[in-house]
Amino acid sequence: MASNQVRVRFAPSPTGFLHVGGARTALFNFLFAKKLKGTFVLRIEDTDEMRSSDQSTLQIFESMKWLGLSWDEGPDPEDPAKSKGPHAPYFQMQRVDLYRKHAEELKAKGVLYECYCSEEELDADRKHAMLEKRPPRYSKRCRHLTDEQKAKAQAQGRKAVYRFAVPTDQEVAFDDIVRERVVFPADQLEDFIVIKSSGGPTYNFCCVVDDHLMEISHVIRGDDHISNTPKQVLLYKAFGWQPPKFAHISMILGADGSRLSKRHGATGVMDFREQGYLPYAVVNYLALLGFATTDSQDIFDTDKGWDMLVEKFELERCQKSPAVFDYTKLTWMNGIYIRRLSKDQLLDAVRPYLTGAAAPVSQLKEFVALEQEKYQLLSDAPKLLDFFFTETYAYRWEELKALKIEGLEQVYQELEAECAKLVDFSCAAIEQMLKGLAKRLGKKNAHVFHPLRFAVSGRLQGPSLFHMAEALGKDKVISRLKRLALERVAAGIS
RNA sequence: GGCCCCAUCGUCUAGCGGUCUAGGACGUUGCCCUCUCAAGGCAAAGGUCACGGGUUCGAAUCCCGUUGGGGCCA
Repeated sequence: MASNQVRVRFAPSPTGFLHVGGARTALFNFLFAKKLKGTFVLRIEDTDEMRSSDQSTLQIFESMKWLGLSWDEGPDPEDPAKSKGPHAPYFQMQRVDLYRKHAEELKAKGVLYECYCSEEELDADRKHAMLEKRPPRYSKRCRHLTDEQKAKAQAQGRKAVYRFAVPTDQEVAFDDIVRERVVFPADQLEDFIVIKSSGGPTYNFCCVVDDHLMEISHVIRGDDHISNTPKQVLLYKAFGWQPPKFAHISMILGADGSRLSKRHGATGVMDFREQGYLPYAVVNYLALLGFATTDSQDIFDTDKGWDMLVEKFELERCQKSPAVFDYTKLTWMNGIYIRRLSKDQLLDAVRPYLTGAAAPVSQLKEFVALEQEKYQLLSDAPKLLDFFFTETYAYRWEELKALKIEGLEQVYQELEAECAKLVDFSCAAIEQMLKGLAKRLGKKNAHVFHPLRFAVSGRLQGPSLFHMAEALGKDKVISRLKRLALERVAAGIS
């Protein structure tokens, strides 16, 4: 295959739900791949057997699907046991033989050595180092064990870990697309473990083997991995492999400046769906955390799908500093995209939140559309539209009282009579009728409009009155006026 | 504790040595539109570009230090 082919991967651990930080990392990988006509690989890093779960894996699939982040290679979401792509399997637990084989290869090269130190010994070393205010790094005690010493340790029933012998005479450096050159003095790196005493490989090792075998060209990940990178670079060198290009993107913080966590609000991708966000609004917002165009464009329209976002996205323009997640701005953006929906799209989007609403689809569509410019969240629909679906909505009397309209009694009688007379109960005709009535009664339009609005919805804020009345239909408007007349007397308002 | 990274309005950011009396967006406030609430339009407030030194004729922009924040290792 062509070596200049762009191949990126998103490699989550299935130890919990996909959160916004992970989602953004996935998004940036996806955008980069799309832009350069590359391949987006999904790999599941499930080597932490204690904390990994199938449920989390499925959650990750669902979250990515919801956001629209489809992968070209990786597990088959329909049947995770199967994989699509030439580098299967894409679950690390199914690749352990590969890691073992490569570890042996490195050991044969003399880069790895067996370490028999016990937990107690290491703990003691660590405490000692702390007391002397030295960084707690491994002493390299086992670096030059004789066969005899090894045999002795084994006879005591000790299990070896494989450590990487870090060359101390050179610094480790790598070029990062976001951060440019990053340098670590080698003496800062300890002889890290490659194979644990259980025989299991460690994170850094799996990562390097997989990224190489899967021919990953660019590793785009959160900058919490930045200090893993020199270790990985060392491994690439030891294997004689060409390292990929790295891009470490900044983290996402909560409003208080600390790492974003549940106490800051929703953080799981699926939480956003539940709360009434549109997936593309989340995508657009996430893209802007740590990335901006030269003109600070904020809305990347969807006239041609994600094309505009894909075209404008540039890894080189990503921010080095962390970004605070701002729910208010996300919510504003959600409103923008809700307003851009067609009536049909809006109905589909809002429906899951309108579980109790009984109305014919065509009518439902009209009701939902009447408040289109008002939803910030799709989940706002029920409280905005409740009066459409019930004849027993509550009246907010204090709102009506506050208007201090003279002669309400008469206004209501006239309203009922006029509505009953109106043959063509259309928006335009209703408007004409109401304006005529106001004129005839010598009242401000508002003093006729508001009472009707109040009668049909129980409150004074809502959709355009004429449209609302038309959508409700003549019968309901009249019956609601009748109900109001009865209750108004009981409430003592005239 | 060691190392690494970062630092422009409350927040997301533009800026990559002179065009910056620092631009846009969210949020806030006011006005307009208007049957209400929104939406939309317009306008305003909000930044001594973290601080202190340099370099330079000239620095938000380059260098050093300090402070603050974040990350990783344990």
